[in-house]
Amino acid sequence: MARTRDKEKPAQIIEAAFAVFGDIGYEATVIKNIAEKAGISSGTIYTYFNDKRDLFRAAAQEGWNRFLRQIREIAESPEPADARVRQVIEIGFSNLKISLPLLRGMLFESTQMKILQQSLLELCRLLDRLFADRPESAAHLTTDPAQQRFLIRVTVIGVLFSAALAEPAQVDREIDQLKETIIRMVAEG
Amino acid sequence: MARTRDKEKPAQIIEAAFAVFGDIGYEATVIKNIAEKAGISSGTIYTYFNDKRDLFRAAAQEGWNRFLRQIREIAESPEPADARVRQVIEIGFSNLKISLPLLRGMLFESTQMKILQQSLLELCRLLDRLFADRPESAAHLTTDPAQQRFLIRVTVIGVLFSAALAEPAQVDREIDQLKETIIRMVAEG
Amino acid sequence: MARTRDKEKPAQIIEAAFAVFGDIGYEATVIKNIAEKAGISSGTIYTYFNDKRDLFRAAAQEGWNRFLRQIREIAESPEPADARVRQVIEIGFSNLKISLPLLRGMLFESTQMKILQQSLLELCRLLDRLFADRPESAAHLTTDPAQQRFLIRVTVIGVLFSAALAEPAQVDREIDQLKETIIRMVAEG
Amino acid sequence: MARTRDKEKPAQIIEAAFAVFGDIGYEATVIKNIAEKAGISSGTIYTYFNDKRDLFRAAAQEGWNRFLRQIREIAESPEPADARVRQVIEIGFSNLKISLPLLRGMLFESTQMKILQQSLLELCRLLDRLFADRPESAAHLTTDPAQQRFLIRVTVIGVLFSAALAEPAQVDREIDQLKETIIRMVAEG
DNA sequence: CATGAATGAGCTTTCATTCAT
DNA sequence: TATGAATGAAAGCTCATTCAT
Repeated sequence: MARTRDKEKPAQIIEAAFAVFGDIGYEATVIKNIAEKAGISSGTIYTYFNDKRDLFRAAAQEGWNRFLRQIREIAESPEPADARVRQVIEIGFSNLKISLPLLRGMLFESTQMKILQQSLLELCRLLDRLFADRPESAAHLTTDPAQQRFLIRVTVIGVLFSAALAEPAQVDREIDQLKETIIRMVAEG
Repeated sequence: MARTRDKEKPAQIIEAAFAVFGDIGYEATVIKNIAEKAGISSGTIYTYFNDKRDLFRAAAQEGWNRFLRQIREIAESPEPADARVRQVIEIGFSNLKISLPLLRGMLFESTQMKILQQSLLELCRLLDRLFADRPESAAHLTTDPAQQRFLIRVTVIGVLFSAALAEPAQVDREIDQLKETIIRMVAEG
Repeated sequence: MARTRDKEKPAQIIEAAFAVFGDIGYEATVIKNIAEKAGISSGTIYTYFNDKRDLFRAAAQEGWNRFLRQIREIAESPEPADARVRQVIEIGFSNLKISLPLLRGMLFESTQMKILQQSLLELCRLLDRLFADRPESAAHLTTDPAQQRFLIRVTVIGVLFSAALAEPAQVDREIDQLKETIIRMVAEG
Repeated sequence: MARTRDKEKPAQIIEAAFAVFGDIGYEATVIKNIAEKAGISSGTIYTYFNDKRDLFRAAAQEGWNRFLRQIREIAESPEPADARVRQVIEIGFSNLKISLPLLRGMLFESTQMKILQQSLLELCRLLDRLFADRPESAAHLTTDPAQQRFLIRVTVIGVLFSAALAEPAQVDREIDQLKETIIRMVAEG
């Protein structure tokens, strides 16, 4: 018998890949980095994965699957809806901490994140001030200014990235819908 | 047409860079592409910018600045807050269409976007069903199911990317705040 | 079928090697291909052969030996020379069909064969026309123009490859001899 | 102006490529070898050629073209056929010395040449002896035994490589024709 | 002995950057 | 200053070979 094919080796590699891709992003990641992190030689990676992209896909898939599996379990449990919602939120957020690298380095050009962070910061500040000026009537979702700032931030980011993620062909429609939704939200507070 | 003045060359380059980076992303962009688009030779770029990253920074900055300048103008105008909010939304979204490449190709590893889109789609579907189960009491922000789906999507994306963009040192606090905010939102509908 | 005895394993491997090297050439052949064709694992090949080149040598040797053994048997039989010549031709050509891969994939960079074929074709066409112009006196080895073209082709190829195969140190002498021979042949028809 | 694009650089590279490919064969040749031989960096090669194969093609083409151009000039000159034949032989062989690398390393797996040489040597020796046995009647093309050996060698090589170079689909027909031709040659002396 | 997973040197090719013109 | 040819480091991937099982 040859060195037995280790059932855990792919998982080992995916784990290393997850970490490295997460740290520095897809393009900046060098296969050798992953191999070193996994404690193997770079050639071995190609025993289990076809190429760099395949490995990335596997790592990303794995991360999401872990995340979604848990959500799905709860979402489909027989408990009352409200309880399920609470639990999904609970589980979702605690998993988010684990799965975050998935979004961090994996999807951004890590190099560029700083620029984005600062620009968003400035946009949010502008909007914060704008909404702070509004009379009491509006934005009664919350009266805590910190909470309000937070809401603004999540909404801004949600809108921008929803648009960015839209299919090119449907960007315009997506943006129009986003706008409509925001207008309604603002109108209703 | 007269040849544009030398003074305008950096702007010319930034414009080309903005377009190309936006189309195909940072890593996939080749300096020569930008030079060609700008109608100059690639060497010339290095007269005005230190390196590729510097050029990217300049292009991204320029895009955001254009965007923010407009928002700021309105936000700081002497009109009543409500009117300013309306105008900011109006201007913001119409500018978004122009500035979108900024987020699209510039910040994503475009290769990986498909994976993200599908994973988000599945997560949103799970949540849609979950909230659809909830009794009438809740989610009264909207009664239109399409609108609700949209709200869920924007919120999910907002939460995930807010977390992803947080400073590593503050990720945990950020996530906790996000969770709290979401719990409150859900509780209040 | 019973598993072939271990004693036959080298032969088994050589047979597979002969086929694969013959099909796709030395460089393009991957040890694993041969192992698969032989129904063994690639590691096993190294039990019987030192390395890829050694295996190639063995396979080529084997092919030639088969070929030469037959020729030798006849050549050294006690029959009259003319009969032996006839038989050698007979056997030689029928074996050629079997042993051809030896020359085909084994010795050419298969990639490049097309270039050689076309170049030879053009050279032969030039010579065909040239000799077709010659008065009746010459080339009386044959009067059939197809035959003549054939002769030219074999001679051209024979000359070129004889030169190509000569020891570097003796290339010049070889070429001079070839030239002399050809001149005599042409002169005598 | 930039470093001007040197008109002779492609020729320089081709020359180096011709030599290196010729020495050690296509697969064994490493781009860096060629670059070093040409006194440039390996990247520069890709300014003038698309890839390794393209460079090879260019080098082979160039060699043959030089060769064929000269042959063609003479073959198509208005002189009497006999004179043209003489000149073609003259020119052809003297060019052969220059163009030989074309066939040497370019078309053989240089590694394997030794094996072929020795095998051919043995085959020819067998045939030499066989024909030496023949009564006076035959082989009157020449009475010089050295000449005869030479003729045998050229013919053997011509036959083998003609077969090896035949299109796979027509190998059998080719071999049959070769056999027929040889039989006739031997019969007629 | 056989196995085939593991190794890692080595290859082609790309492209940011430099610098002779 | 502008040019673009030249550079050469660096990366993904292959595969002959080794060696733990």
